[in-house]
Amino acid sequence: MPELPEVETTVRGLARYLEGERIARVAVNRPDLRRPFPPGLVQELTGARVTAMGRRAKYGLIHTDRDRTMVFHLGMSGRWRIEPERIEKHDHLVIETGSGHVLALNDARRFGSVDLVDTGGLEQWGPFATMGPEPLGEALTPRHLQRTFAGRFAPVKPLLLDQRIVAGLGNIYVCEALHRARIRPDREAGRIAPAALARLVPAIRAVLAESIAAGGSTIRDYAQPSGELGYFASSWQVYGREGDPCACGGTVARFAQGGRSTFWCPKCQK
DNA sequence: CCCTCGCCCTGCTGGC
DNA sequence: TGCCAGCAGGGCGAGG
Repeated sequence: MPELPEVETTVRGLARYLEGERIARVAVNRPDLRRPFPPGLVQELTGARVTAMGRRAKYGLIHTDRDRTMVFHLGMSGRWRIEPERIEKHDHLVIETGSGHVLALNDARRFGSVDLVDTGGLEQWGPFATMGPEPLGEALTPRHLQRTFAGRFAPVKPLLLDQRIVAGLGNIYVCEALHRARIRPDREAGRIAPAALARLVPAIRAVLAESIAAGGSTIRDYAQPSGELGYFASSWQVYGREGDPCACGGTVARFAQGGRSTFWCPKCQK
């Protein structure tokens, strides 16, 4: 499922087809994902030129020369299809560029979203207004985690999924980062030692950066006619590996936290 | 404010 | 082979 590295990889891949390009045509096949598409989406995008691409947390940003930014979220099953051979069932939005490239936003489970936001007011836009620091940015420090975790009794894992604390972490990479930092996912956040938080920040950065690097190589394979953008295989240490051996000699376990699966190793995560 | 829980959606998997 | 329950989960709102 698309998490931050997949969104980053998708944005970089799309940039090659969109940056500097005029949007010649926009087709909407089904006008709602999680929410209805914004009114006037087709009209506002058609004829606009893409000035730059970006990402905030798990949202992709397509900036245009009309001071409007198309903001997309891939939800659980969203992906951009590059030069699809034919339009398929879940290709909800299709963009054709001035030089004839076709890009289709496909989302079977429709947990994704598409919005149009004034570029100047992006940081104040609803979902962005209360977001915490980017996990790959300089604002995410052990000190930031120490301050936001102070006095909190909730387990650390669901807190790391809270976008107000760190923006862009999902279930997979939280499991992986906690494993790498050797922290129990059910540890009370306010009681984690500073030394462990000092391990957690670089662990978060490393799992994300490694996945982006892996996706970067996959994109070259995918960015071909009928190719797909947004997924790549990763070698996770704990996620989806219940019962598998951990490198420490333990066995990967699984339990539910806040209604979703947490994978971890009881032997090396303390 | 803090924390937990349930809902949204649909394709896929596993059990019978 | 066919059917169906269960699972995946980010974001958001409700409720304690």
